[in-house]
Amino acid sequence: MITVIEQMRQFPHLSIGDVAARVGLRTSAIRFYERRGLLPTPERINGRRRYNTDVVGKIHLIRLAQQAGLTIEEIRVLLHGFPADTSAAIRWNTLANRKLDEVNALLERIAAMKALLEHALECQCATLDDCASGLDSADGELTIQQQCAGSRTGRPA
Amino acid sequence: MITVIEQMRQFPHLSIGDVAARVGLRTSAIRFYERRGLLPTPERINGRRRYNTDVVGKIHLIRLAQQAGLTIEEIRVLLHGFPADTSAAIRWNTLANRKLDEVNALLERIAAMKALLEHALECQCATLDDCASGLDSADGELTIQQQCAGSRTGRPA
DNA sequence: CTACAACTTGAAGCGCAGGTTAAGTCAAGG
DNA sequence: CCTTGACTTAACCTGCGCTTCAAGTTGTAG
Repeated sequence: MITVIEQMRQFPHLSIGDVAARVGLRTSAIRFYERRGLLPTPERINGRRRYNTDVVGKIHLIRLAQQAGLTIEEIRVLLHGFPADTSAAIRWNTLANRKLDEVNALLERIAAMKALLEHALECQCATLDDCASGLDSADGELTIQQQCAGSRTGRPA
Repeated sequence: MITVIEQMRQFPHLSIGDVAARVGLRTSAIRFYERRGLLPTPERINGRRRYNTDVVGKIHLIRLAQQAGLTIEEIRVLLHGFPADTSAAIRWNTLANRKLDEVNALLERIAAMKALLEHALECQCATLDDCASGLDSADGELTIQQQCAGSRTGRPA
């Protein structure tokens, strides 16, 4: 029995539909990954792709990388953009460090949005025109001035 | 003199190009805001838009709202989607609370990405296949298992 | 044999947001 | 006269990750 199971594991018996079902993707997505160089072109039988089970792990790895924010192109680099003997550790380090910079920048932007929104909750202006007046200029980057915050309830005059 | 200055402030003497220059946008953006209902259709002289200076504050308000993450449509609601006598405070509260939920969700997603990336930095796998194996299933949401983390340097067999 | 599902290809399309551009016209000012 | 700058509408752009389409081929169950 063990040999049979081993055979199953190695023999490319999975259709693209089978693989899609196992990983919860559409077949079109799998072909797309292949076109973009994320997945190797599998063996074909009568023109049809036949996969062995290890492709399932590969696809899960792709999805994991996606969840980490890597783009398709970045994942391609991760998988095939290094000399073949490059360790996984080095590959991850390279890509993850790059991406962490982006993610941190994103976090800052979102935090800034959040700060603006929380500030907006403090607004006591009677009308939006009150908010708008005094919002002039600010050289490219707009800042919320003291107006709109807390104590004001209308415009001065 | 004072009356003259006041006249200048109220009289619609700014062309769309002037306004664009003052707020640092292209004229197309201003027309676009008008089409989308963010800005009122201004008075026309010889078919041309003439603005008075208060439009500058309005546009800055729009840009501020954008920086806070509101979409054009949401800004339209903020500006004109309430009964006319609704206070600015109430308008902001409504929109900002909605948006804060989204922003917090976004923050969580980004934090999750960051966690994945930081975990990836710990990877000691020799090959990506080592990372991939054992990554199977996980019911829709992929989690990083203990493998890839710290102690492993290759696959068991 | 006959359905019918599943597979093949490349190119094109979608969805979203926020503008921008093209192309043709017109009025004012130097 | 000629250059600016403005006018309009509709179409286009950018980015990313798939999805869909058309038109056929292959495998399989009944």
